[in-house]
Amino acid sequence: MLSKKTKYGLKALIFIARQEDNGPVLIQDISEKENIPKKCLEAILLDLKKFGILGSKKGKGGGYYLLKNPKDITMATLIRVLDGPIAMLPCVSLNYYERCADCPDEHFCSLNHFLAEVRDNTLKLLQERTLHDLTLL
Amino acid sequence: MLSKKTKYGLKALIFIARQEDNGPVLIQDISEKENIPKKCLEAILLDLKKFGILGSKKGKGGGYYLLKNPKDITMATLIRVLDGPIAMLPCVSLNYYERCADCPDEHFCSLNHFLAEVRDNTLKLLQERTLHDLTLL
DNA sequence: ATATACTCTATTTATCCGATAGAGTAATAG
DNA sequence: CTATTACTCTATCGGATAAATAGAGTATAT
Repeated sequence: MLSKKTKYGLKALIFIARQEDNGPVLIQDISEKENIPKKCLEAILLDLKKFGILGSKKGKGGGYYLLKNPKDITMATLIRVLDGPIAMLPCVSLNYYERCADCPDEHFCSLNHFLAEVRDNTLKLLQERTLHDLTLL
Repeated sequence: MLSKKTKYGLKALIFIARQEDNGPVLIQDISEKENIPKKCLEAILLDLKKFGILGSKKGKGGGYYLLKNPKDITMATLIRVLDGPIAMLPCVSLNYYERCADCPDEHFCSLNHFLAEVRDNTLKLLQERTLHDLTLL
């Protein structure tokens, strides 16, 4: 399951993507329209800025805005940044790999093979869909 | 990500399914061969018994055994029993549905629609694969 | 200058996870 | 019938993580 922060983050990004034309978007606005605790949102947007998804402008007329075209931001990227691994176990994660302490050799672990299959299956879909697609749904 | 208990549970089930012919399987055996803390395993197998996946026999010659044919146990069922929802958010879960407090109407939530698509995609694969398939991999 | 709006650190509270302890109960062999 | 084997159950504990909040600080436009 995704954390609430991930959910909030995704909803915020969709909101920002939809407003793009009107310049930077205020935390305040997102918080009110999407019912997300403001302080929580601050932390999330700050993270997204660190990862190069969002930029921000201070002072009057400031706010957050996307650094890339929504069509170039895949859902796989966003979920990884906000939530972490897409794989179901660390031993099948491409970006956050970690071996199992209890497994003598994962090449002979049928669970590992199966979960790698699940990961590929999920990843395929998440890489096809972009933030832009989500603004349309 | 799946919890360790889920991982342990799945490994134990695969182990039991492979031993099926030799009668009930000892907790002790599974614990040693799969490097799973014994006490932890007890709790997990007990859960699996409550959910009707496993049966048990006490005393000498006892142990745990499958109540159904491994070909009739889908991975979707096992992951639900051990780990809970397969969906990425409660508002798109078929078996553990819960609405989002912050969402006025999920019919108009693009995140909801997208995650339902992801769920269907994952579920398709998890329902095709059975415990029997895992014993072969 | 000053109001606006993002930035940062710290803290609180709650919940879950992984593991363990230890006493109890049931079944079988001989 | 009794000793042994093996599952059952309740309770608990430390540690980690999640969610939300507080409050002071800093940069910028006009």
